Amino acid sequence: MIDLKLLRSAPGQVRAALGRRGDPGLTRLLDELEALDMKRRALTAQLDQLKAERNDSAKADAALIKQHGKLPTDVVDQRKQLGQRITQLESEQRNIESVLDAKALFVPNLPLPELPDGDAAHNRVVRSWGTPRPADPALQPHWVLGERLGLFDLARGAKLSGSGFPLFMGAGARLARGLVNFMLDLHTREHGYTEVEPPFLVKRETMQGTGQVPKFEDDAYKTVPDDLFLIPTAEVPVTNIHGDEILDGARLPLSYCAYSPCFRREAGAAGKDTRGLLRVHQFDKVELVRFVRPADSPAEHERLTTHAEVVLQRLELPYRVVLLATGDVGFASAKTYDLEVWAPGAKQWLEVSSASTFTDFQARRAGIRFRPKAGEKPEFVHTLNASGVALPRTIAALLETRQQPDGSVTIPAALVPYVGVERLAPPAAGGA
RNA sequence: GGAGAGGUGGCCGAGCGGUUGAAGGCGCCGGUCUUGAAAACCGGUAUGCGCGCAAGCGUAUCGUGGGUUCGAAUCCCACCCUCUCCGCCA
Repeated sequence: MIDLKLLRSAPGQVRAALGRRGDPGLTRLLDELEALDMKRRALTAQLDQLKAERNDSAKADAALIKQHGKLPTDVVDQRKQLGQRITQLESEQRNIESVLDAKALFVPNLPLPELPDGDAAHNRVVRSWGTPRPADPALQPHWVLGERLGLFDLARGAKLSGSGFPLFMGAGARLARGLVNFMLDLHTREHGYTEVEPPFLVKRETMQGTGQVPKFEDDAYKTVPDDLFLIPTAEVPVTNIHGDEILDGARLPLSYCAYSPCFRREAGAAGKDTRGLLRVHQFDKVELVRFVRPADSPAEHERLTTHAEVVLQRLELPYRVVLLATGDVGFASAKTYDLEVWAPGAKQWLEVSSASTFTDFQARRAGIRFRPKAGEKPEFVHTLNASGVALPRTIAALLETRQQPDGSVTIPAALVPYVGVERLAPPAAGGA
């Protein structure tokens, strides 16, 4: 949520920062907000004065009634008129505020200065780890490997729910479960996160807190009679855990990790990069969420990113860290690093994690504050999150990277205890 | 889903339609006392919005949203949530 006070005190600065996103419509939106804000304040001042009048006279009237038993009719008429005027202005105020609030929800976060300007072509690789497996025509893409090894059955998944709903079976299901447990164990034991299991369906208000709604409502699945949304990421319920709260500053930073399935309609994304597990409507993910003091958020963002990186390192998957440019960074984010793993079969980098700082944007929407010290005024926290990490593309990269000449796939050592085997081989017979 | 009870400040808990942002207690912060601490005593202790350099002033908020009234935490309506019992159920 944009800070209207900041827009008021530093309109040029806000415009310059938002201008870097390259959305020409934003300028007009800001103009509208400023006009509404001015109207609102004028009205509020007027209204407060009338209410003060009413309060004063109510006190005086109470004394009169005590004295004389009742209020003179001319006084009653006077008060009535005042009351009507207030009621009228209040409804005007409500209208302005509801329009103002509704529009403000469409203003994205201000990108931080260090982001490169421009569209996705200007994203910058800031570091990489491991050596991508060299090109080799013998390498198979994961959709071939997965079906051959009997790990998943995309055709049958589509039979159940339509395309984009993968069905994992046998060792594939075991692999998915093992990955989830591996990640949760890593983050809780080594990175100090508290594991949470959140609701997977949330209210509209919850989606709004993290920024998915109202602007991107069409990207989410929604249940019909209850107006509940299927979460597109555990970020949504987990960040909102502390919505409308004032946290004790001494408790910060707070670190939560959560497994959840994620549901995304991916409206408009059909056709491109959707083969196999590359883009699906339902997938598993372990998410990391942190609540930090504003002064700590840049360092915490870096740390958070490394927490996600460790997952890939333990899985021995070569990856690169990409700093998103102003035109590519998400609506609610002020700065994002994408983690991309190399998939030698599909021959592309796959985004498996997005590590973002939202500064006070989500905190403002959701009402997440902290008190720095006893007696001090509450401030908005900064919220951060990173996938740690998303499963399907990680599985894709894992299969493609670790495929052997004999058609089998080895399991990285860190994962062996979770999967129970060292190697995935084609099922002998039986099954289907 | 049905029946009943209830939602007041960080917590417990009072509250008559009229100086109630709200008694009292607990907790917390500061102080006095003490070698130190405890106890005791004194004082302070909500949030949003508007105006103001600030001190501060005004205003709103007693689950949420409407309404009645000169005036609502107190009355009316709707909704939400919690608890108890019944039904159903992993």
